[in-house]
Amino acid sequence: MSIYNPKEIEQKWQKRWKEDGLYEAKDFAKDKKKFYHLVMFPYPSGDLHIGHWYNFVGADVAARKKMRDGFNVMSPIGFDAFGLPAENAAIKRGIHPKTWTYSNMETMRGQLRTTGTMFDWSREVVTCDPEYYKWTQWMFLKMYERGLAYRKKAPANWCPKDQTVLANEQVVDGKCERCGTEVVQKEINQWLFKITEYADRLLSDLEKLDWPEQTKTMQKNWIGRSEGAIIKFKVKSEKLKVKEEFIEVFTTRADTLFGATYLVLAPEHAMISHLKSRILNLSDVKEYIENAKRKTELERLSEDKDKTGVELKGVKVVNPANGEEIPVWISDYVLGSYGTGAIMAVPAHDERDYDFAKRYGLQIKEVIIPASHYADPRGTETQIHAELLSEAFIEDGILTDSEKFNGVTSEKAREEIVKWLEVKGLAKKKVQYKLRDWLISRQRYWGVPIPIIHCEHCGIVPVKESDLPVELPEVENYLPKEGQSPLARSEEFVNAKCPQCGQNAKRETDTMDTFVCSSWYFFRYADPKNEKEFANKKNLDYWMKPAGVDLYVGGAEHTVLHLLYSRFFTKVLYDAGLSPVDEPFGKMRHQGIILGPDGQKMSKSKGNVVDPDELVRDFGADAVRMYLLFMGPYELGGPWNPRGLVGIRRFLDRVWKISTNYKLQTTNSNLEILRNKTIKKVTEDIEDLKFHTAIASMMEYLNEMEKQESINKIDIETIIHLLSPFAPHFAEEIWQEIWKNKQSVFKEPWPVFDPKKIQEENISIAVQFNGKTRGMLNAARGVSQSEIEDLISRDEKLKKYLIGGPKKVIFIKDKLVNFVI
RNA sequence: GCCCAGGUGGUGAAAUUGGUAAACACGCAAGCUUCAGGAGCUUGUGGAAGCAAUUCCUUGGAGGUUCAAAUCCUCUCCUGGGCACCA
Repeated sequence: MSIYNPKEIEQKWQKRWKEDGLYEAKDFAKDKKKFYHLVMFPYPSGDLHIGHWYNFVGADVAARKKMRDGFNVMSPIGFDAFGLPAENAAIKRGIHPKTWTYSNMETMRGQLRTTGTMFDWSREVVTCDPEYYKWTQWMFLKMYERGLAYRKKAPANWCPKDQTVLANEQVVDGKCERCGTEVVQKEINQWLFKITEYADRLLSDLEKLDWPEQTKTMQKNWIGRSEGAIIKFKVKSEKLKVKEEFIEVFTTRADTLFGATYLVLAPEHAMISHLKSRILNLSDVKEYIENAKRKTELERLSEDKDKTGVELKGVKVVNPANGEEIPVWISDYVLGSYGTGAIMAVPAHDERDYDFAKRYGLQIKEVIIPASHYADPRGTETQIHAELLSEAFIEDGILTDSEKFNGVTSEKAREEIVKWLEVKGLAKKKVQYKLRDWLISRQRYWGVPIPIIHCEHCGIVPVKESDLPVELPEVENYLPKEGQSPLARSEEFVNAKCPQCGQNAKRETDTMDTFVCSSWYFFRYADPKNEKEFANKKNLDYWMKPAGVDLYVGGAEHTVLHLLYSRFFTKVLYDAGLSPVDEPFGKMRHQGIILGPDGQKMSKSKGNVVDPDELVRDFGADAVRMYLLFMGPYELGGPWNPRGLVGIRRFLDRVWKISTNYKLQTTNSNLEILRNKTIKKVTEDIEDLKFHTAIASMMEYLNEMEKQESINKIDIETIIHLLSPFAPHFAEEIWQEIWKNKQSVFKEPWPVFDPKKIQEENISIAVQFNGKTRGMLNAARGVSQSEIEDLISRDEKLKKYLIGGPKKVIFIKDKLVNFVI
């Protein structure tokens, strides 16, 4: 009898699988259906952590099951290799970002092997390889060609001392991470992708996706479609001859227009400098704007209670509904990036406006009454008075104090008021999205250079496709230079010839957001070595049809950005006739987050990081795989409990023991029903990614098996088959080495269950009195109510409850009987 | 402040989706085995009372619907995650 030695057999099988190319997916396999199975490719941060294991191992179980179901499974892997940490390492420790990245990848490749995952390494994709980023640049050119890439001034975090642009991550408490200087917002010229052009489709196509509902909801909220209206407020002018000026606001509550008692502009609103000469308290206003510039957007929004603002004294606007002159304020609770950057404030019917009005003593005028309080059909009498309002009434109701619209419902008034003003040219309907265009410019070194040349004569000129890739130059200093990317330090890189006129010109020095690289990588896996195209159409048709990736598994932290950007890219490529599908990931699931043993997020500084390598050494990769999945629901994650792992190892030891040392029983197994039940349970649970209950049911099966006097071969074989996706090395060793089978267990068909054989003939029925269970009765399946009642009347323990006779009897076949006394 | 998850034994959790609450595992206790063990095996293990049969209580809290609620509804309190005060 041999002893289960995971270290030895795991290394052996990892090597054999690699040599045999067992997991290399074939393009266009004729005898099998394809299954494109994808995990989010990792960032090469240095070490593979337990969270990667959790993600990859869960997904791997599902993939292996598909393989055993006879699919041509492609389960590729690669690295999302551009990004800030490489640059930080370079700056701090003087290592070239490339050296740092490639050495991390090498480490992680080795660690990935030890997970026993069936990744097809022959398709590996690395986003910082010029062979890959050539096509990222090509994607940029496609965007540019289609009018979806454009340049404009956009704010960036700016450290005045270091003269550099900072990522949000590098801003700590509003200060520069490196030098502690207060960070300000600075407008610089940057590149954006027009994702807003796809807002409607990104929203409506969510419907056809098999994704978790919460994720869809989050994307919906992120896109944030709202129907409303643009309303124009005329700026009151002393001088009659001045051309008419208007401030436009966006509102979804045109019904409250008569209650608009002031206007608020975002501090960055263009109108402010335009009105400069008329503002009496200009120095106060300027000071406020300067202060606002110091705050990041997040900070502006996280200040809950103390909304601040300044009135633009000397400026008034006219409420187009009732002709009243109302004041204009600026406040940073209004964002320049949403809508028109200006709002009409209706303090009686909006919480934020209410708070602001209370703070600054502004007029609160109630114009909507709850329908239940509305008494006078003509609305001349207000039932609640604004002064008495203790909070804003934000729901729909009936209009009051709104002249000819009194008595009209909010819903109707929204339409009618806009129509009424539209005739005068003062309003129009508008669909507004929260979604903003995607800012892809980064003033950094370690990213894909944007393939653009700035020519004095021709303007912005794209690099010719035949000149791709524009390779990253060698530089010595990776710090951004005066607001420009470190690429600006390389004369050789910057100076180029204009592709149009051939004269001296300068290259764009910004690099692209790394999300651009990861927005199309799943296409590349279909044809990773193609030098002529990002992927061949035939390959794309084969792997991506009919609904994109068949299963995508990754963290919930990507519910918005990565997933939305990938969907956007796919739609653009689809429109250009370059993708066979307009959605990349037909089915997607998230795994949960593994927390440290203390219930906190794992981090090196907290010292609660779990090292998978150590666990593998002590218990074997198969046990680590199984334990991770046994801990709880896959989508939940949770704190790591270092003690539980021995339970799984014990289980594997026991399976090993009976598999290598069993006495064959020739008669039929007593466990036929349980065997069929277990196959059903494990099969269905893997499909649903409910790994923990699948493992529990295998444990129950083994427990029963061990209670038998002798064990039947079919039961042991079944458990090895069921175990194979979870503990692949273990199952392969028993299947091929111990039992001397000729081919891999992963080429064997998956066990099937007989639906007729999953029902026990004898069942137990719960006997309840007034809903309380007082006992159980054993009976044959399908037993009738009268038979049960008869049994109870003869049962010593139960019959006493029946004294007085039941008023009512509820009988659920094969489950319970409940007597209401 | 808003949005999304989630609260079940000492711990991770399960519950056929409204029908026996606590499967499976960890831990703990006792016993066996071992030179010894942080190894293995057996048994027990939600709480309270009782020698026991048994009884009562129990799914964050308070109400409600129902013959029957961990599951559905209302309110409320915590915990985790996300966020862009979106007009």
